[in-house]
Amino acid sequence: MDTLSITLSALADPTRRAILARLANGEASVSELAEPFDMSLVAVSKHLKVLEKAGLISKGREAQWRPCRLEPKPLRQVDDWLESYRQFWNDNLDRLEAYAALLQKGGKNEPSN
Amino acid sequence: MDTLSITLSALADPTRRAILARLANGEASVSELAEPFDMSLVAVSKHLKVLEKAGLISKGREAQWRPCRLEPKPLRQVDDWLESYRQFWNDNLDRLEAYAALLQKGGKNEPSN
DNA sequence: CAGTTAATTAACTTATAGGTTTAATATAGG
DNA sequence: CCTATATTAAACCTATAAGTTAATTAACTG
Repeated sequence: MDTLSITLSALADPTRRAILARLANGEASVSELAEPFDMSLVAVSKHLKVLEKAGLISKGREAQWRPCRLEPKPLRQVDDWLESYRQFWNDNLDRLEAYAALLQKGGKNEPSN
Repeated sequence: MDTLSITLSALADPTRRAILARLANGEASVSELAEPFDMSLVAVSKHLKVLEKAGLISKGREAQWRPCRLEPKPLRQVDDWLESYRQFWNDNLDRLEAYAALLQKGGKNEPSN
């Protein structure tokens, strides 16, 4: 699998995204990260492994703790990928706005819904 | 599943991203979209269904063709989600740049690699 | 050293993703 | 009406994702 696919599939899980959101506020250990979730520590540990393989987090070691921290690179890669579509959706938005403006003006033949 | 998860997992497949890239250049039918891929038409049709369920494409009908077109909304949602992390990775980048600048300056204790 | 805490590994279950082939449906066109 | 074309549906296979519990490893602590 290519790295972008690996990143996106790591991100395609609400638990993992919540973990990343937590880590955006600073480092945290595995059990700290697991605490808010209604699942076993082992399950969270696996989620972390998925994030780690995608390069979205890295783990240090401090005694028996493995402090995790967010890594920016893969997120930036997603952003770069999105870049190609930004033009597209702006165009699309422009069209919608133009249409809305048209309606605002009170043209005669606007649809009723 | 939440919509963002559905979108991201739809995007986490290179075939589906290639389809979206193709559709960024305009509408295309199912068989046109399938043509470049080394898999059955049925498989591509399923990929399209995944994209459609995520709202990333929509299908029209023209005789026996189902022209597909790219829909911007879910991609924008991904972009919005990324927004929260942009600050983070810019900070991170700044730190790296500052460090690089420091090295440039020729400080004494820079690492050799 | 014994016990506790932190985390991972192993073995297992269940559901789903992604592909296949074959069959069905719908439309155009002679 | 018959046939070719476009697409979807159905049934199936296999690999993997996401969770579980139980066992293992590693480090601190009294």
